[in-house]
Amino acid sequence: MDDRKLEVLRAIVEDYVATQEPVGSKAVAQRHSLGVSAATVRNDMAYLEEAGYIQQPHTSAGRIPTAKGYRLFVDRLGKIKPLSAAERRAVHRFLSEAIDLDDVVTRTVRLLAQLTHQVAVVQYPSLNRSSVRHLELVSLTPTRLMLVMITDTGRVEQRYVEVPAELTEDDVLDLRRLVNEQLQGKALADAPRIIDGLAGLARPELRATASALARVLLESVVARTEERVAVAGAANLTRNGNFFAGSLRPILEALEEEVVLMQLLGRADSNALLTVRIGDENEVADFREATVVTAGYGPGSVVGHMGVLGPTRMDYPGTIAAVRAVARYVSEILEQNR
Amino acid sequence: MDDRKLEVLRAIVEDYVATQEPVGSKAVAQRHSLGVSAATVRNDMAYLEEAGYIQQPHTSAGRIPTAKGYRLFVDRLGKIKPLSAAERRAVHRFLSEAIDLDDVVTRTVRLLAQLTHQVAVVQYPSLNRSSVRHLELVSLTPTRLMLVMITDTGRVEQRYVEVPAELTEDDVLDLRRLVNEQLQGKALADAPRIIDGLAGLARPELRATASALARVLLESVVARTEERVAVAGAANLTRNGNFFAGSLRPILEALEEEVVLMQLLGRADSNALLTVRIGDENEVADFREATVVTAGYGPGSVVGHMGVLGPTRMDYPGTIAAVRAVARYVSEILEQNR
DNA sequence: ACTGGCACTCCTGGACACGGAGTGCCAGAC
DNA sequence: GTCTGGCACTCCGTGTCCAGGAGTGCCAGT
Repeated sequence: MDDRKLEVLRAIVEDYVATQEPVGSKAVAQRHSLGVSAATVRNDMAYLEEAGYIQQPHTSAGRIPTAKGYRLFVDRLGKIKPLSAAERRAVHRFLSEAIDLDDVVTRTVRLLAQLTHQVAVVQYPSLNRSSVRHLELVSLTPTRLMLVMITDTGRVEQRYVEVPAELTEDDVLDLRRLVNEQLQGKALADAPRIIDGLAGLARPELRATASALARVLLESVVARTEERVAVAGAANLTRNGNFFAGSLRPILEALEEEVVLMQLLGRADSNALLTVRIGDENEVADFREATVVTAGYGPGSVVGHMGVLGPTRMDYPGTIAAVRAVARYVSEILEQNR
Repeated sequence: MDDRKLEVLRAIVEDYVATQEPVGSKAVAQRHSLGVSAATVRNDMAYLEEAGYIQQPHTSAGRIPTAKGYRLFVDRLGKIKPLSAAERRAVHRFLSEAIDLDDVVTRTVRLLAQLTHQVAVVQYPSLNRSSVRHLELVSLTPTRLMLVMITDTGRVEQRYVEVPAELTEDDVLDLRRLVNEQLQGKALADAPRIIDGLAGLARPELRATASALARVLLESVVARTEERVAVAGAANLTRNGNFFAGSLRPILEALEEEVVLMQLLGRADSNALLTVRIGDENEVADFREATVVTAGYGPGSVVGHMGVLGPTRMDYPGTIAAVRAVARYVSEILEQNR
């Protein structure tokens, strides 16, 4: 594959992304100083089409890149454009004003949507990769407790616990001390084992209560596999006629399904720094015509993912740079709050 | 205004809502057994148009209701259709499975969207109409606390507090006792006054710390005017060509603006049980072609609002019934958890 | 006060022609 | 061998025209 052919592909990708219209040989020869005529470009285009990098919507139209073409562009041709200093400062300032984890996530997702002009998705720090910072028991009535769990990422989970016997204030303090002694600092992934033995460690008369508490801890806090996700920028789906091929309907529906969004952000085990899934590289059927750029974030290790969703004809260098930068800043913030 | 004329208006509203096409005199005369001919209906229609209740998209088309027409329909003609027993059971079951307040809100907003096939909006219980159930202090480092506030509606707010001096465990317990003694059960609206005196009540060596704590309480928990809102069912905006007149763009954008959504749900002081704002009765410019049906909810008194947003040509009896029913069930649930 | 009839208006959809943009290919130049 | 200019061809998008259909307003008659 010729160097010039690659240049032609780059030209097609860039122009198509910019204008959103099929680009013809003449335009390529003129706007990008390749030093050859349109006829020569036509020959290269015929080759690129044969090889599957570009395609023609109809016989007498210009060419548009295929998913394979974008893939090549991303892998070998696109140079990531770092954010400007002003943008970086703005990102930093905006995120550091966050008052708690919820706020960090909310601000992040808005920021991503605004920077990339696309739909942004941010996963809350995954519970099963966090560890316990503190457990709190609040007595609401003598037989009703509220259990509050705070993780090292700042996430707060709360549950009600009905207990079988009336508790005194001291009982509550006892239980509180017990669960914190056992679980503080422990990874949630290791917690089930510890929780199993919890009831056995309590004073005999508190056994029944401790086991009710253990059940709630296990069932609804630790074993909870569902993940929370924040979305912003849905309005960007309608940008300059993006009008996502068919209708927006399926996309909008998918964006309200946590399960789908989690798939979108990629199987939880992917630890890659940054992933770009173009068109049908995507597992979710509704997004076969979209590109998803995702990055992991977290203090040290990855505790969640964030990403943006856009048309395959997106500004790859800019989008990739934005996602990467935001993921880094968020990681820094979590690091500081640890 | 004739009785029959009202019947003609009802027929036009019902048929237009069902078919989404202008309805002609012939259709009205046939489908609704009025016992008169099409020509007579035409005369009535001319009157209704003159009076501003209906209008013609173009000369030789059928009629469609105006906002004024819908208003009359809602006020005098529409009989609210209560939900079926099966629907009521489903609503009840789905909502009672909620595990905490966040879950209640999330489930509510989804339920509303699904029942009405429209965009649903639910405000989290407003902080300044709640009261303090419990305040918790967690010591993260000797100079750093986490403050957790739980309200009577189940809402949980958390903030970090940097304190000027190192604290012992006993210090933290002392402070915890102090703030709870002072604030537990108090309405947040009354809290600022109490918080002001807080530092004065602490042991002398804890004064500085207590006043740092008081500052956070006041500034970022109590005085916080921003409200949280949940949205669902945006995909319904694309239902059978709803395609909201112009483009979805402004609507989708508005749905991501908390401020706009709060306006949508109505000025906070409105205590009406159920409100229907049709077309330009709406204050928000982007929603001049929409109808918003809202209801207040809360245990006893109103602590928040919920509602749905749809095209002016919506199924009013069904929508009103759904919003009212869901608001009631949510109120019941909050009541139980109090 | 209601009805049937009639002329009129205006939208909708299909058919058709035409200009423009872009291609593929070929013969010739370097 | 590689590139270039030229030419015929294809196909889309637009505009125009026309016929059909739906619905109205009005009038005279019951």
